[in-house]
Amino acid sequence: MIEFNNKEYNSTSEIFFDIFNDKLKLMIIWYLKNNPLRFKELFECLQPITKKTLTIKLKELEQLNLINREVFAQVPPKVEYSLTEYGNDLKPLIDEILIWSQKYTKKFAKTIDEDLQ
Amino acid sequence: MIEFNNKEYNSTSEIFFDIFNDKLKLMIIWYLKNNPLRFKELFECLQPITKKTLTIKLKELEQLNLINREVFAQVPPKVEYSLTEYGNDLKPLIDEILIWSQKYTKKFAKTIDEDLQ
DNA sequence: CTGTATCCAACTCGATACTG
DNA sequence: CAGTATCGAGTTGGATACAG
Repeated sequence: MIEFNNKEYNSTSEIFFDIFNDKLKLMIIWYLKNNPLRFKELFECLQPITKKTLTIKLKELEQLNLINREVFAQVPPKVEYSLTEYGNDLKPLIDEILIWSQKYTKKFAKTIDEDLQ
Repeated sequence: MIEFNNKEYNSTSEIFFDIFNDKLKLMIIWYLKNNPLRFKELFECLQPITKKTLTIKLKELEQLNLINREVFAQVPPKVEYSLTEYGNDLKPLIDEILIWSQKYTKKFAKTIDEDLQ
């Protein structure tokens, strides 16, 4: 038995599934995988999303020690988000998402034009 | 641009995030990763879950070509679910989930007894 | 055992307006 | 620019009962 954030789990992977049981947190990690991004940049990457929702998800990720929040004291304000060590550790997993997606897409999806990622 | 199931996506990984945007489908793949399981076995693995919800998720996974459904003509009925080739391709990703979870847990969670997975 | 059918509660997330 | 506040729509999934 494992205790995490006042909840109990039977296996370590249950914690992963509990953390990433929404559609947004892992996507945010995905967009931060190569470099830090500002609030506005994430906001645009994740369209359609509202500022409220993005704010909530960023706070959750920060509390989970997966991202850092850095405030620059300037006007207009600038806030940058980046991966922590434990966020960075998700990169191999992220890479596997891309590998799988490309193979799966090749088989079952139709490419409309050539701007593949 | 990519078309899949009558929806449009900008990158291949968006398809992954769209498929696995619920909390259950990837967990089902997780439990099927080593061997086929019967409906009842999945039902017990995924508690708390209702039969209705499990049925819906299994159908979705079948339509996505990620699992096979095999019916044995016997009484009482027996139905087994197993990974397809494309379900199997998720194993490296699943492995990374376990690796990450173990490291993250070691740092942030508290083990109450020794039955770790 | 393996589902279906109905009803409903909870939660996530979007729309919109406003603030420092 | 980077949020917060309020409201509400939509979807997911649980409770329960029933069927083949």
